[in-house]
Amino acid sequence: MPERAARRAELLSVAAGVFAELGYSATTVRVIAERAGLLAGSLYYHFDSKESMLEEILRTFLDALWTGYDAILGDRALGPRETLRALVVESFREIDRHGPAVAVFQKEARQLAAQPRFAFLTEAQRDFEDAWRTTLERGVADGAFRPDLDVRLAYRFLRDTVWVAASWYRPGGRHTADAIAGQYLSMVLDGISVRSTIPTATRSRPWPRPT
Amino acid sequence: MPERAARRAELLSVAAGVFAELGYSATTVRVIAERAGLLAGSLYYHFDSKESMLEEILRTFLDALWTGYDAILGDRALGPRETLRALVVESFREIDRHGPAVAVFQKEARQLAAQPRFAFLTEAQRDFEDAWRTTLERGVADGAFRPDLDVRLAYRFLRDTVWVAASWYRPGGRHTADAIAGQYLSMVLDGISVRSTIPTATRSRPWPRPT
DNA sequence: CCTCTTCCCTAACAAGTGTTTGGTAGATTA
DNA sequence: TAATCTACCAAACACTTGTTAGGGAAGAGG
Repeated sequence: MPERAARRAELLSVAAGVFAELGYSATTVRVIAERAGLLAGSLYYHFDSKESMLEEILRTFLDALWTGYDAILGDRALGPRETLRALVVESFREIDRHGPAVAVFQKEARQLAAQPRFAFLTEAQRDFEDAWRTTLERGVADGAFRPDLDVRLAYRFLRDTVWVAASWYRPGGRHTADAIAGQYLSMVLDGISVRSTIPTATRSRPWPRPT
Repeated sequence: MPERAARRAELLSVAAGVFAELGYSATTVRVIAERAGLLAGSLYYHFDSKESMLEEILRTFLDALWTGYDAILGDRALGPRETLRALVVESFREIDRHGPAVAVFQKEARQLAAQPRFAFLTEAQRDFEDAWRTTLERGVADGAFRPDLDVRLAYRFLRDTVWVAASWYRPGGRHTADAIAGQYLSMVLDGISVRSTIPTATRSRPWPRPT
């Protein structure tokens, strides 16, 4: 990575942190600058505007995310249950790597999407919904998921449960991202109730690690 | 309700809507005023500051919420499963009634809590965690919930899944708040997977309606 | 040693922010 | 009718905001 781009990335990382902590609109370029060790005006040597920092943060995150998602969704060998599992795991790994970016995305995406500049967020959310709902519907069709499942609702349920974690998850905590993903999946798939008789294989089999 | 207070409530309702839509800090008093049909300065006849509007909105919501919660938590006749059920239902009803306020709470509470003025948010979240975790622990202890449940994680899971709904739920949609609560409970309690053999009574019995 | 580039600082600007002050039309009360 | 009060408007204030323009220190390359 050229020196130039490395500095950009460093500043974007700081900015993402502040955006996540204070919210985009409450964040001042002077705060970003201070936390990065330079003055407000100097940021404009690297970036066009505060908004363009936000855009680059979100684009970078979505690119990385979809790289992972596409690999999963393109794998025809995976059944709906394994696909869902892999999607959740991948999402938590993304939270682990791009925590602040995910938090910003989760906080601001909805209202930013109205702006033409951030139309790519709308597309992303559409693709998102497609991926999850298709997986859920496949699962209902082939008997992996409950036939009485309200797919629209289940989609929102899954989407929210996964992404909100970005607001409290901190890397280096007592659980790894994969461990949290496992717990989440366990709750989502099998519920928190105690069940009468369920083959253990369906609820606690470790999922395959993507390479 | 005296004329004076009615006008206050009306203005607060408008303000809550804008706060929920644009976020607190991105909201301008001029926008609130315009949407309420008066000029920015006139708001200060009714309120001390923009911040005090926010405070009143959040306090009103939390008061209403805890009125409902206390009734549930004080009911010694309810087992953990029924308590959890009632809490979720009550929460969705609160979303139904105070949608914008809930959305604001969910969006801004975390960073507002740092401010001394909003210390009551920290207390509320503590009481919150107490209520949910106690219920979960009771359930694990008496065998209603899975013994391997990570209560800390399950608490966050429940809290988030319930409140995020405020960001997309709109009253008058295709599902009532109670219906959505039911679906959520079904997913949370029993999961989205098909189960082998489960007595139907444990998963689709209608819950008691609070009077 | 000179020149050029990189990266930052200093200082300022224009627009937008929450808030205050003084006034006023219209209803209410004496 | 005169006095008072209510709920608002008009206009401004002080301050913060994102952003820009010009300059300068430090190093690289010749």
